[in-house]
Amino acid sequence: MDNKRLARLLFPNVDKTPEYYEKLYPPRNLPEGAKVTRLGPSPTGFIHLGNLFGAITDERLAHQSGGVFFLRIEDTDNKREVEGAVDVIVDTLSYFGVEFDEGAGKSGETGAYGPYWQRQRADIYHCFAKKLVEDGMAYPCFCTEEELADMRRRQEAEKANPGYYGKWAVHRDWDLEHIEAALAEGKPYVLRFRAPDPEGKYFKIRDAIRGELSMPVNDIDFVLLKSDGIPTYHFAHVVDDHLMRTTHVVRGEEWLGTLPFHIALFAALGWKAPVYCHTAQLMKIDGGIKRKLSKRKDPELSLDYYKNEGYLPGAVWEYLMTVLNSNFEDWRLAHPTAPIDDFKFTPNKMSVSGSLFDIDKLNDVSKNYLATLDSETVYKCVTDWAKVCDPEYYELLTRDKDFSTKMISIGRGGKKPRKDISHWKQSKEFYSFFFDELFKIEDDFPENVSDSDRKAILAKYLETYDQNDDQSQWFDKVRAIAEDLGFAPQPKMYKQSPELYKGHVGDVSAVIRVAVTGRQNSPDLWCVQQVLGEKRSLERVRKHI
RNA sequence: GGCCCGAUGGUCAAGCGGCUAAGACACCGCCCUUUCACGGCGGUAUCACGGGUUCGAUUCCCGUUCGGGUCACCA
Repeated sequence: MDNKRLARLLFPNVDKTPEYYEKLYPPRNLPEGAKVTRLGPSPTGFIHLGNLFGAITDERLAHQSGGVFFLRIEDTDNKREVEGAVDVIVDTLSYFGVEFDEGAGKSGETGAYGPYWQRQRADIYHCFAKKLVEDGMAYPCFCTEEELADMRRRQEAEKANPGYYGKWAVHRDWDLEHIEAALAEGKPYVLRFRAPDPEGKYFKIRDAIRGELSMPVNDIDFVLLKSDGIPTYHFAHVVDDHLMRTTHVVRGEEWLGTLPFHIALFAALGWKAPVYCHTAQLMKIDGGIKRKLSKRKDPELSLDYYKNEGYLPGAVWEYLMTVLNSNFEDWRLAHPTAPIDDFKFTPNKMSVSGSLFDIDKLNDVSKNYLATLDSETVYKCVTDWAKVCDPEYYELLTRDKDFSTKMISIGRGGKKPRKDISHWKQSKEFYSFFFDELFKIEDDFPENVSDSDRKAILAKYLETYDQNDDQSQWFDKVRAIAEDLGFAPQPKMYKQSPELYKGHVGDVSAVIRVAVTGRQNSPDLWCVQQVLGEKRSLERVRKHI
């Protein structure tokens, strides 16, 4: 068979050579060990936690090594495309602190290895497709969808492996006359890879995350170009990542199964394959069953969820790092305030099995993170959030900035900061009692304090209260009330001889606390009342007498 | 069903032939305390199962089971 002639027949418009492109996209001039990574989302307009998970891996690998991280839009499936999707991808990732050095962007693209939209790279793919045909490594296949479906049915009946391979590859050895005739008739066709006869059954490959893998050598004549001339993911991946000089390919483990395709293609084109990093999937427990996070069922998969709930990007990043690199947590413990850039991220510390997404852990990480922020920053962040996500809360917070800042500063700073808040939505619940519009009694008064004692406590409190008391004067009075009414002035005393008392000063404070804040849990009472003001504090107390 | 990957407490996990099997979250208890927190200390709880190999297996090999992924002109 005259492969050269077939190649000319199939690709009459290709006027460039592989050498031309090799020269156009020369190896990158980067320091030794610099990694080049990329994110290749399809423009569906949906970007999720899994994408961010991979993006952070790419970003760390590249930027930690002085390399390049670029964005390539994999728009080879036109059915999936959503308008404005690139903006969403760039904006969302940027919100979470992931920035690209090169590639597709909101206003065009930057970088010397473009175009970065795969649809615009048709000429390039065709050039290499032509080369594969010339080398006898690819051929046109005229099977219709029905024929393929029929083949699948027969394979099923024979219990043969599904796929277009071996004796099932009916167009594999068509001669030129047949092909020319079909072409002349205008029959649509796809270009298939001609899988070489496998020499061994298996090959070994090293994955940066998983170590050595053993895979069956590819024998499938998979599709390179679809009938519209657009490449499949497989072909585009190989051509692009070679020409864009990607050194490390980070992708989900769902690609493991087609890795033999890619390895075979790299070999057929005479190129060196990149280092692969197949990441584990983020899972979720649902009714006792561990499963992949799903777009439809799990709102927490969407990155908008974290934005809307008011999780800080930095906190989400910290959490993801704990899941991503098993030694991150220990490192963080040892370096509580070090910038995250100082942490050495390594693929071999990444988990191989799918981890459950753990919202408790996120909240914990987030609480610690928020506790390190100063009041001004918190005020700015929470109002920024509320402005778009909770206008009512925004109104309340900005009505009196001084008041809000004081409220926020309670228990903040110092050696032992409070850790009450994990995300802004929850901060509204936490701070609600500071605002009369939201204030309500949420917790019961302590049950070991009788109604009459409660009234007595509050009445005495009212009598002796002085807004000008400092914290210790204030508490001495509370203690005096406790003692008067038969409560131990110190918890320790009560513990030593509980039979002597009705309770201890903590119970007395709890009564006041519930009256003033509506809960048994609140920041320091004295501080709260300083912020709230005498009038409002005492009004709340008065209501319960 | 074929193929691939995986399996350590409720969750995330360290571990790479020899330990009373780290640590974190959650949970429980205690301590500290001027209340609420923060913090400190401690506790419950794990090597999926069966065979090998070995003086010795959580660690290596083989099965089983279970979980996940994938088998498109989608990525």
